[in-house]
Amino acid sequence: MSLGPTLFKTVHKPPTGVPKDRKRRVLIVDDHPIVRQGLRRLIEAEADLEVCGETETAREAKSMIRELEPDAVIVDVSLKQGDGLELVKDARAHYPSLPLLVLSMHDEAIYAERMLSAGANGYIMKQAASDQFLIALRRVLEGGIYVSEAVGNSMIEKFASGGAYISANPIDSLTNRELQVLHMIGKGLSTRQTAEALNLSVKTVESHRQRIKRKLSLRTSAQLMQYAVNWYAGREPGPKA
Amino acid sequence: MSLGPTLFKTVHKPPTGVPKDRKRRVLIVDDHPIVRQGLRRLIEAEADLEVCGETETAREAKSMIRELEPDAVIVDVSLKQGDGLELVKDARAHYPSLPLLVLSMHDEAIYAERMLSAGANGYIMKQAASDQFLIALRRVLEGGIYVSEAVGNSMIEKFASGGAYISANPIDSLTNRELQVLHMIGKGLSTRQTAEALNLSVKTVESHRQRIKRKLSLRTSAQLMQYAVNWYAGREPGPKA
DNA sequence: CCTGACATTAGGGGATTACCCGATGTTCCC
DNA sequence: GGGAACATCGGGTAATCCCCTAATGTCAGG
Repeated sequence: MSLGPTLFKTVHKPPTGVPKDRKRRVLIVDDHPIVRQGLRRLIEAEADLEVCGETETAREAKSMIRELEPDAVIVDVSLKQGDGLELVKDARAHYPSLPLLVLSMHDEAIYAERMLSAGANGYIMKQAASDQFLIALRRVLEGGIYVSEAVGNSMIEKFASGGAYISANPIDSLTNRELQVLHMIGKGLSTRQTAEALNLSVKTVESHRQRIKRKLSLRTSAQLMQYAVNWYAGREPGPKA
Repeated sequence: MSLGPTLFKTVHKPPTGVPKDRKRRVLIVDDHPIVRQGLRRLIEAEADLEVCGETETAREAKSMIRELEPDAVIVDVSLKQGDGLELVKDARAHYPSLPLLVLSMHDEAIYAERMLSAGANGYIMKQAASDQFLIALRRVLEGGIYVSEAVGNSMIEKFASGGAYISANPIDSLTNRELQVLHMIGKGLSTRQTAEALNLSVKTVESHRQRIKRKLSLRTSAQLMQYAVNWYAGREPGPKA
């Protein structure tokens, strides 16, 4: 994953032909009703912003983007089926200049780079303060990119080291799909349930799990689950038994 | 502690000496600002409810309960430091009749029982619909108990079949051997490795695992491993990221 | 001492998964 | 356009899961 070029490629121009006095219309995609309410409250308290729609699923989001033509879309990383990454890629493919702000519930800085590479314009955590969220939203609406200071510094560091950088944690060597599977394992889903959640064959999920194990130097399936659960819980993957 | 008595013991009377036309005051404890905004919006849209305060930490929550004397407290299970479970226990110990509604971002019914045993009056997931959340909040305000239908059915099933004995900590219902096996699972050992470590037949270990799953209301092997790893990591003061 | 409840051990058998291959199509980069 | 990486799936065998049943051992209470 070459981060640098992608970073600059995703600097989009703001939407043209829009009266400046019109409210910017935002679409919310999140499977937590309470979070949607919170976003709606934050956005509608601003004079220049409004919510034009909200949905729980990536599938519905795609049609809503087409029909509502929002000025920006807020996407949760972990949707129920077919996660946010897929939605970001799809939306970016169809609407090259549509501002996309990604929401993450955990502080997984790992996702930030992948989301930006997939076409997102911003990445912010739900732990972030409310004003930071509005700053991020306005930044992407203006065609800019928003990341937290920590994530930004990490990227600059990598960029400076010329890509020849060796990651501290082996999770960075996982591909997007493998990371998704690891996430599912951490959530306690079986191989079959993971396949159903991602609309994949059981065989495919097995292949991903196999490759994850090799990349992380894990021998058994039990070790993989231990690693995934600890990682998902925000712990450092514990001592290998 | 049997479930039955606990169930009825935690049916509190509504606070006395409160005018019925006064708004019920709710304290929000959650480390996600956006979620707090969402809860605030939901609550303040109701004529009979209001938010009297909000905080991110369990520590601050304790002092705010003392000073603000809220009619109910909404607690997130996964707070940064000193998680929600501790807060629930502490609040219940100091205020036996204070309604406590626990919010969870995960759909793991496992934690519901633990939270209720610790003194919570309700348990609801962030994936739940907004109206369900208000139903839950009003239920606990009235002195009742709220759980989702799935969790409730699981408890009723246990209550009906399992001799009506459920410990406050479901792990207490495990026998010594079962506890040993759970320990091995948490360490990342496979069934075969567990059998070798304990000088048992694989079939025996399978039986123990099956029995553990039933006692802890776990459906799949993946859930068992998730539970075991989390439990094992909680034993030792593991390295928290 | 005996009966009943529980713990521990283990097996049978079908369903499922793990784990080793390989094959195909896509995408991205030089 | 060639190559490497990624993603997707299948085949086949060994292992495991998951539902039963059931034989011992232990221990409390009548």
